[in-house]
Amino acid sequence: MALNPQKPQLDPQYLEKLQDYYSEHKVIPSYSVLAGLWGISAKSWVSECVKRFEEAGFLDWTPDKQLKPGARFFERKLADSAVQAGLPNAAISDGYDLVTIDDWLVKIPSKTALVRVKGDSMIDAGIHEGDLLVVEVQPNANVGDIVVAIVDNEFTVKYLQKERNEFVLKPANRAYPVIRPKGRLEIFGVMAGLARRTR
Amino acid sequence: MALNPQKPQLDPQYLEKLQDYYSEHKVIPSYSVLAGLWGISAKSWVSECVKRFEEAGFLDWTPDKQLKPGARFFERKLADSAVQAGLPNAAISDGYDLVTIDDWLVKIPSKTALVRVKGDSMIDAGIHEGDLLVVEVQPNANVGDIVVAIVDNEFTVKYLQKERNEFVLKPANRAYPVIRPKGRLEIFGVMAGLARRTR
DNA sequence: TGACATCCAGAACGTTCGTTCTGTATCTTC
DNA sequence: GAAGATACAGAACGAACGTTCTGGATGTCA
Repeated sequence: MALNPQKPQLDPQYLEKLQDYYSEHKVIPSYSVLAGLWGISAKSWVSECVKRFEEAGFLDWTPDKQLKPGARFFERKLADSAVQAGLPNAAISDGYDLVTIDDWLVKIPSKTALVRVKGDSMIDAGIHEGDLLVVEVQPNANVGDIVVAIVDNEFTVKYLQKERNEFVLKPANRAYPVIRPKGRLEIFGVMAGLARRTR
Repeated sequence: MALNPQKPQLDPQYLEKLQDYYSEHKVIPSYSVLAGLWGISAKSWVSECVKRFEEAGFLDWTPDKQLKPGARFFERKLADSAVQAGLPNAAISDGYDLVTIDDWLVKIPSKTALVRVKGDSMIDAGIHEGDLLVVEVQPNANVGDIVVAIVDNEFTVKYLQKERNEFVLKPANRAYPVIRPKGRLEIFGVMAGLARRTR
């Protein structure tokens, strides 16, 4: 007896193939292309599978009724340090959804710039040489923010502080001096995050 | 005289609006939706604009003739600290292409996991609490690597070192002790990068 | 052995897609 | 101030889209 009528399962390969297609083209294909991708020759069945992926949260629709990736589409193995697990597999399968690292770091793409960090003047803030700083471009900032400022025609990353009613740029490294800009301080943007590659 | 017939310029806001739409929905909309997005009421003109974006490398087509993001679509303003610039605008327009932060950090998606960092035991390596560690999952590592190991059913991030022919896990913070695992040391993966959000 | 659900093929159908063509208002350029 | 390019609007059209319906093959369970 099917007392608990479970959702019919669908081929996990279907999802993988879709994800591979998406990662290559950055777009969800049409039903007929999906049919070819999945080795199905009936759009009606594609439609059915899409509905199931939709219910499972892997696909979704735009307000314009176009098929788009759902909340779980970009799910990666996310593991918490505190996770209790005997086996790595058990651990990572517990991980829940997270979109793209890009999405996590970048809120407004059109107002976001990336600055490659030179030097170690912010080392005590955990900002290393070669890191990619995610910057929200805006002309002003609050005291205490880490800002990217333009000093002597160069970008510089520093803490924004106030000293005797004047803005100063403070490094996070005792080997460097505080910068006291003459005249107006030109701010390029505020640090919103960073990315580092170590391999 | 138009000796050098330049490409007619197109509204940079068009691209930004498309990028923002894409970052929300992860999909390129249809021409009629684009028309609404750009405040245009003629699909013919949308078609023309798309052609220009295509020539500029911001849009492209799948083999199935579906519109998709082009090579330069995910380009962000990348600014070098050493860039010479009077104006911010002049500076960032010099920036060249970079794909997604995701692509930059993640080489092999299927073997990559993300671990949220707990505690400050690796603070001297510039790894803060709350950072997202990009980990290449593999059962072994080299001495000197920053590894994610499984100790007492918990993930822990440490340097892998050798001490009297035995592997030890060394924190980057003097307040924490070196971990000398009894028996086999279980390695989850090796750090490949990190992402931090500060806003 | 029958009842029923699942998995898939095939065709029909109204809608929406992107292309193309014509037309118009504005703005240069000489 | 005439010529030409540019930036749109609007309509027409065939092709492609996704939905829906019918129907067959296979598997499961009592």
